[in-house]
Amino acid sequence: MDKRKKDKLAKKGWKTGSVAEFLDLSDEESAYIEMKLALSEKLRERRRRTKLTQAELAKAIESSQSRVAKMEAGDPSVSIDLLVKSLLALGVSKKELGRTIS
Amino acid sequence: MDKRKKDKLAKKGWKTGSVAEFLDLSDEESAYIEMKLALSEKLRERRRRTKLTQAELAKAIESSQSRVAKMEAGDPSVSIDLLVKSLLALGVSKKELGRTIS
DNA sequence: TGAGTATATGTCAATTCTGACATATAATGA
DNA sequence: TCATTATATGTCAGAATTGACATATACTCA
Repeated sequence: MDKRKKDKLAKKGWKTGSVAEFLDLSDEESAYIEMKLALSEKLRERRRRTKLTQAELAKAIESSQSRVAKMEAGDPSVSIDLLVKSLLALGVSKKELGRTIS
Repeated sequence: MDKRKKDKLAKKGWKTGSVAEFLDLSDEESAYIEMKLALSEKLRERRRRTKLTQAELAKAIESSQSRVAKMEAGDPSVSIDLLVKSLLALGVSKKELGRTIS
């Protein structure tokens, strides 16, 4: 199974635990995906808490609605860098980011 | 940003056109850079603790000695993704990564 | 000192990520 | 229902990151 396919499956609701074995991911790969998913979820939660639409958040961080949607979906094309920058823009602290990925 | 932090960043060679520009870093920008530097330092510490040369680590993570050097130097061309993947490859846990960036 | 080893720096083609756009689908409410 | 608004998905050109290479500089030790 190629990596992109695995990533796509991983985001489709196999949130934790047995994902690694089923998809034949190494510990590092699954840890990396879990971190990205945690940041994705945090982003959605924060955006909603702030009562922003994806389009509004996109404008605030100089991105686009479609990319925000992909960030929140944990799309493989989204980097941790972008997620982190977006969360920082939403006012999330380093400390909270640290807790989020742990 | 306080002076101690500024000096630390300056020492690392983060290039900004001028000191004035440097001083204009927003909270988000400096938080982002601080996170990257924390990961850089963690990488060097871990590699040394494991008694690996940059070249040996590079081989293990399918990268190159020069890129490992840039990672450890906190070079702006290095992404958080690459730092995180490298640290995970060195056996660092999500939990420790969380503590590192906080 | 100087040779051997390790790390740093500069560059670049290939790969990956990004914003933007079009469009599809879902949610909301009158 | 049906219009409006919000979110999701696919695509792609331009931008950013990557491994690799060359080469410079730093460190070790005889």
